[in-house]
Amino acid sequence: MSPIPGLNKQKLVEAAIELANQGGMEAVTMHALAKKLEVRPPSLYNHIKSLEDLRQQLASVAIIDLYNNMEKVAKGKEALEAISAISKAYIAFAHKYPGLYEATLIKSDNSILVVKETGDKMVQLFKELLAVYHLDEKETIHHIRGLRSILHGFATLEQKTGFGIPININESLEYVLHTYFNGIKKG
Amino acid sequence: MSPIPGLNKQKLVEAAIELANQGGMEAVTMHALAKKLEVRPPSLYNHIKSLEDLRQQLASVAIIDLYNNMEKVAKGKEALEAISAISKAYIAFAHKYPGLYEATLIKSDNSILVVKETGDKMVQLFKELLAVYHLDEKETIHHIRGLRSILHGFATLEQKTGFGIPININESLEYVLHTYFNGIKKG
DNA sequence: TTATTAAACTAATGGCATTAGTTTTTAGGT
DNA sequence: ACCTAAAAACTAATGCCATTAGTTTAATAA
Repeated sequence: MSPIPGLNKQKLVEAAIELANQGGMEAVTMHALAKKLEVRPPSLYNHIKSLEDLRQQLASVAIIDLYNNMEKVAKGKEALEAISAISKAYIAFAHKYPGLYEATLIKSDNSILVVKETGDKMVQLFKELLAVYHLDEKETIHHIRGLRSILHGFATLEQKTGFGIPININESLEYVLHTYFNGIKKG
Repeated sequence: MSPIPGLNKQKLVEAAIELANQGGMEAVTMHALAKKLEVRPPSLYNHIKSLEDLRQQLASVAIIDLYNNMEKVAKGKEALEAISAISKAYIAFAHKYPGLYEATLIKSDNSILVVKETGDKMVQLFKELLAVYHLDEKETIHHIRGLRSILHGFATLEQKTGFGIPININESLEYVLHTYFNGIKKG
């Protein structure tokens, strides 16, 4: 009835984030989103190109958000402590915002500029923190891959299976990171 | 035209695996599968309950397949060597059969008995290999979580981003595992 | 030879994304 | 105050997909 501008891209993305966190990315449909925003599905197209476009927006918001959390908790801390804090923040993010975390895993990954750039910034953040170990470039890359794998692995396996065993996940993460850095030091 | 029994569940699953490995799980649709098998979509329902049912079949086949690979390459090897072999097999599987690997990540995970059981067997396999370190139960669980996370993380991040950096992934995996076990030994 | 049944089929339904074309309101210029 | 243009909502329609209902056909077993 009313073409009064009530929506905008931001409101849309915010509503989509709620849907994602509640029901996973598969719950993010044009129909569900329209219902939540009390408009008809075609109205959404005044603000986004397509569902795929929306997913890319979500991915961008999500990865930037995640990166900002990581950077924030790392600030001012010494390397090992910073990486520990980053790791906890990473897992906490995936736990608190499962839909957003899922959004970061979008398939058309490195074709989305912001996603790629933010991924690079994550690598850079780790690189700076690992600098205290005076490793050569190649070794540093290996370790960054290792750390990112541990974080993503923990985040995924927690969401999927809860690891099936009732032992606190942060305790495991702490232990695993301790083990890993012990391995670096005594390389 | 012909109600001659031409299909069965196995043929269906095999065709679905091909679709998945070629175009990802999103390419596994009833229509695409019917086309590949040269039947009409409703005919498929004589062999599977639904698309969700098919996805669960794929997940089961995939995780069993993956586990069998892991067990096979571990057989007869000493612990560290076995875990190295398992890791390579894991990454190779995810690389060679990306659709199958994606299938293992099904959401209704621990509600599918076979998937849960096979997951438990993986844990058990690692447990036996880690026995040589004489760790207590809790520590062992931590390390198993760590190793699984590394493997899943490597598999995922390779598929998604290729890590963005042109350094051989198996070399990184080898290095990361070496670092991790170095950390265990000198715990 | 006939009856049963498995497994194919056609036809139809309903959900979803998307497009085309229409209407309504707001905002800015006269 | 009025008119025009554009933004943003709407309705209607299309096409794809999963799924169900009901029908047909051919192989098997009595």
